[in-house]
Amino acid sequence: MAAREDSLLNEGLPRYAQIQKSLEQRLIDGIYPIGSLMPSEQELSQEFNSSRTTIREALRYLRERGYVERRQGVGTRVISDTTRSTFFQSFSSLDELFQVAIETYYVVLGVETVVLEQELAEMVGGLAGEEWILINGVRWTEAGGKPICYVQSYVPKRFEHVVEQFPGHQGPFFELLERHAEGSIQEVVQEIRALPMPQDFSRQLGLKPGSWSMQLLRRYVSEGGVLIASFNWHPADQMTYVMRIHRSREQPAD
Amino acid sequence: MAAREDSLLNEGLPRYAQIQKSLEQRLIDGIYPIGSLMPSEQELSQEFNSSRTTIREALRYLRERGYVERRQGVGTRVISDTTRSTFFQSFSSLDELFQVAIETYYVVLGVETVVLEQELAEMVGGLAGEEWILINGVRWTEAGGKPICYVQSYVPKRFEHVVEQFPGHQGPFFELLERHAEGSIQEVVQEIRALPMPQDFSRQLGLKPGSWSMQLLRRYVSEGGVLIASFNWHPADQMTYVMRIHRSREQPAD
DNA sequence: TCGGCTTAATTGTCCATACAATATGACGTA
DNA sequence: TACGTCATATTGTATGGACAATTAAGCCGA
Repeated sequence: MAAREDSLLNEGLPRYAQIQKSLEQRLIDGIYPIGSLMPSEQELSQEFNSSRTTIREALRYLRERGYVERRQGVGTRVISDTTRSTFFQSFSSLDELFQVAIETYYVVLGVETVVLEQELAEMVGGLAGEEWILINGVRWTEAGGKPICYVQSYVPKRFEHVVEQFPGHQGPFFELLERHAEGSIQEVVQEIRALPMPQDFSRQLGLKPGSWSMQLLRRYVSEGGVLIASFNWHPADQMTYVMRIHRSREQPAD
Repeated sequence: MAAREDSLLNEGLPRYAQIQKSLEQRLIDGIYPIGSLMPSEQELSQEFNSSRTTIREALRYLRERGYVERRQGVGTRVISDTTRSTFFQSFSSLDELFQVAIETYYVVLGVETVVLEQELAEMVGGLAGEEWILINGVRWTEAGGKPICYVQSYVPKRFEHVVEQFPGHQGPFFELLERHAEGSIQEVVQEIRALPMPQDFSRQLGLKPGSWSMQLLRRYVSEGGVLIASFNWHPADQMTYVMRIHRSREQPAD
C-alpha cells in the first residue's frame, strides 16, 4: 500500500492510467532505451503492486501510441521514445476534399471521342493512342447563375455506357463511375497549376481574353485503373484553394 | 458447445475476433439500427456463451471502428453502420508536406518592420495596426543556381530576437520559431492562388514583366497564435502543386 | 559446428468474480 | 407538476487464475 503511493501520483485517475503515465515518462526520459526490452508484465505487476490485467491495459496504451511493440515469447520492446506525431489532413468524403459546393449546377456542352496524344495521356493516366471520351461542360453556381469553372473530363472508352448517364446526373461523375468499376477509388491525385485560360473557355465563362486560370487536374484511380481525369479551369481571381493541416499526437480516429 | 459452433464461423480466429465479425456484420446489415441500443454485455455473453471479458474485447473493437459508443449506465449505442472510411493525406513532417526540396538555398534580401493593414492582417493572421517583421528573400535551387521563388515572411514582432538568427539558418524558419514559441505548431493553413507576379519580384526572379505566379500562403499556428506567415511566389510555368490522397478504411496510424 | 529437442520465459486468450460509477425509471411527497 | 429518493441495469475498473502460443536459450548428439 505504501509502495503504491510512492510509485504513483494520486490523481484520481484509474490505476492503469497512472501506470501508463509513469511508463510513458520513463520511455520519454530514455530509462528504457530504444531497442531494449521493458520489464516483463510480471515484473511490472510486482513493481506497481497491481494485477497483470491492469499492467496489460497500460502497455496496450503504449503500444497504440507507438512507443513499443509486443510479441508473445519475447516481451515488450521499445521502438520509439516519442509518441507518433504526424500532420494530417483528412476528409470524410471526396466532395469535401475538393471543396465542391453541393448546390452547383453542371451543364454538359459536348461529348466526343478523342485519341490521346503523349502529353495528354501522361496527364490523364492513359496511354498514347488510346481512345478516351472527352466531356466538356461548365459548372454554374446554380441554374441561370454565374459560371464557376470550365470542366474537361476524360473517361476511358470502356465506360461509354456510363457516360451516357452523365447529363442526367447531378452528383460527381466519379461516384457514378465507381459503381461500374472494378473496385472502389483508392487514390486521387490532384495537380494544381496557374495557366492562361484558353480563349474558348474564357468565352464560355464570360471572361476577357488574356485571362488566367487556376487549373485543377484530378485523376481518380481504382484498382482497375483511372476512372476519370478532370481538368477544372477556374478563373484565377475567383479561386483560392485552402488546405488546413492539423498536427495529431493521437490516431485521428480518437 | 454446440451453440457455440452454430453461432460462430470456425476459422481458427480467437473467439473475440469471431464475435467482432458477427457483430460487425449485424451492424452493417442494419440488424442493430443506428440510434438503437445493442444487447447488453450480459445478453451477448449469454448469446455467444462467452465470458464478459471476451464480449468486451469485441465491443472495444466496434467502438474503435466507430460503429458504437459505450456509456456507463446506458449501454452500447449504434452510431454508424459503416466503419470510418476517410480519405487522408498524411505527412511525417511539414517539409514533406510542402514539397520543399531539402537542398534549396535561401537568401535574405531585407528585413523591416511593417504595420499591418486590414487586408494583410487577415491573410497573415494578425490584427490591423500591429507591428510585424517582414523578411524578403529568394529561394534558389543552390547557391549560384536558379531562383525558385520569391518569399515574403511575416513574423510577429515579439519574435524579433529569433528573426535575427534567420540569415544563418538554412532550415525552415518555422522550426526555429517553434523552439521559442509557447507550444508547438498545431495547424498549418495553406492557401493557393494564381496571381500576377509583382514586378519587383519578377525582376528578382529573372522573369519578364507581366508574368504570372502561383502564390502559396502558409500560416503556421501554435497555441500562442501565428508564428509565421509566408507568401511564396512561384513562377507559374515552373510550379505544379501535387497532392496524393489515399483511401483508408483503417485508422491511418495503423 | 550445426541441428534438434527440451525447458523456461513471455505475451495472448479466456474465464470468473467483485466492486465502482453512471444512467434510467419508478414511486412518493410537497 | 416538479423534485427527491431508491432500486435496478449497465458499463468501467480491477483482481486472480488457467491454459495456449510463441520465442529464446541451453544442452546433447552426430
